[in-house]
Amino acid sequence: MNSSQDLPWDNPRFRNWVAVARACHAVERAVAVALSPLDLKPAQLDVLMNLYRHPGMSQHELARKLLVGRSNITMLLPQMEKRNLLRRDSDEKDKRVLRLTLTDDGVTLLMKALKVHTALIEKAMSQSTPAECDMLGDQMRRVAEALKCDE
Amino acid sequence: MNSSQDLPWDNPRFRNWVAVARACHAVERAVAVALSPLDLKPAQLDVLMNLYRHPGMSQHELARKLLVGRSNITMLLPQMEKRNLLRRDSDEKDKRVLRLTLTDDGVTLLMKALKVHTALIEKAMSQSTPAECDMLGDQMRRVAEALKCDE
DNA sequence: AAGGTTTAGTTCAAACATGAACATAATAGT
DNA sequence: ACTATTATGTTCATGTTTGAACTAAACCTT
Repeated sequence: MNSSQDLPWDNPRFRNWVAVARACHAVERAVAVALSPLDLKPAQLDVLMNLYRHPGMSQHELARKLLVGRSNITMLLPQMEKRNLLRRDSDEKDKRVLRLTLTDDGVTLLMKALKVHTALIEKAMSQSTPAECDMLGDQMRRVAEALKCDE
Repeated sequence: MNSSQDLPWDNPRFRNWVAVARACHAVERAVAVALSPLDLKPAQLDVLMNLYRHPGMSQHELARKLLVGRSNITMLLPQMEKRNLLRRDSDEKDKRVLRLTLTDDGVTLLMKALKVHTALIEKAMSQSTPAECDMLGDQMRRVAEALKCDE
């Protein structure tokens, strides 16, 4: 029943998902551009945001939060540590883990970056009413859930 | 008026956009996994899809459609040409441009890949009613539009 | 307590995307 | 016709992300 007739472009679900992917891409690009004056990459902003909310995280926990590999974190953090944005302190009880905390410089930069980032998201999402916006969020959370851990 | 109180996580628009980004990421990962048995990367599927719909495209046109740099296309196509998925024919009238067309093998692989890809999108989007799905698409098209070309 | 197993973090090579510099072909201006 | 400009595609150096192999620390298990 899946003949060559029902190609994806005729499928409403497919077409609408393409719109989601495009919008996502557009926002990511815009964020990268908006952040570049601060000499900050989107991935680095994600690190700052997560450490602000969860001080004392380990690198492994951070990697899982950001959905990236552990080695990615290893490559990312030393630059940020050299810029004095965060500290990596060895845990006393478990000498394998490094506890991560933002420095004051890190918090300051985060706040600047958040202003820029939030302004962009506001611009993007102000295209929808608050109710639409909430529905959107609910739908997307269902999507992520549907794809989470099932084969 | 933008004190340190109104942090993004308390902002509904921000929180809902995060859900969009997460869902997008989850789908991209799932697509990559689902495509790997066909030895096809998502970027390569995008190429096949675009060439199927627009045979005879130039590399430059393709790059613009895919929102990537021209050099990216240059690196991508030779492998696919060697796999006999597409042909690059020099344009008679303008010897600079290469006209791209899918081979039969390319179309065959595309159809297989589309089945897999579409099934995934169906699974993701079946979380919403058709009406919700259309609203979602409309919202996202507005977002992309809002970020398109304004400073 | 000695062995194997799991976990945290690092290192390294490979894949990939990007942008600048380049070569060649087409076009416009005069 | 001749030069300057623009456009297409390639090359190359750079930065990013990834996964596999590795080290060291902690945890079982008997």
